[in-house]
Amino acid sequence: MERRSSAPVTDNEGFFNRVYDVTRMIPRGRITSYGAIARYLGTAGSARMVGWALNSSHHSHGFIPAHRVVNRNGLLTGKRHFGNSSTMQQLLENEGFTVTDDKVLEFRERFWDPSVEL
DNA sequence: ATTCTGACAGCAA
DNA sequence: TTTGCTGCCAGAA
Repeated sequence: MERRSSAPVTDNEGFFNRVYDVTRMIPRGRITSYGAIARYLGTAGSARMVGWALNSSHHSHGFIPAHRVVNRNGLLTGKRHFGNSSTMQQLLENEGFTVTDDKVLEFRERFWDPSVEL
């Protein structure tokens, strides 16, 4: 069942699916962090779970912009989980980001906080 | 049921 | 400032 992108994510579904839902809501050209998603889901401190969930995101159908999720410093900590080591950076650059030394320079300006935007 | 692990975050040195 | 250790919680083995 598809969820409306404008509606907040409920906790009816499993944790992983909630992570996927939020991730799918990240607008193109914006970026967020694992911790921000964790806080929005009400499980602050479980940022590691967000990463774990995204690790299985490839298994999910549909497009999940996991490349728009980086750590709190704007570091591409999950680049290794994209087929090629440069895939994540490529995807971000395609959306207008500047990545230097695995770090997104526009992290602060284009930061998208679900607990604020949603 | 128990133990290990992780695409993090916070804080102490 | 950078480095390292600890807490976190939900899956996987």
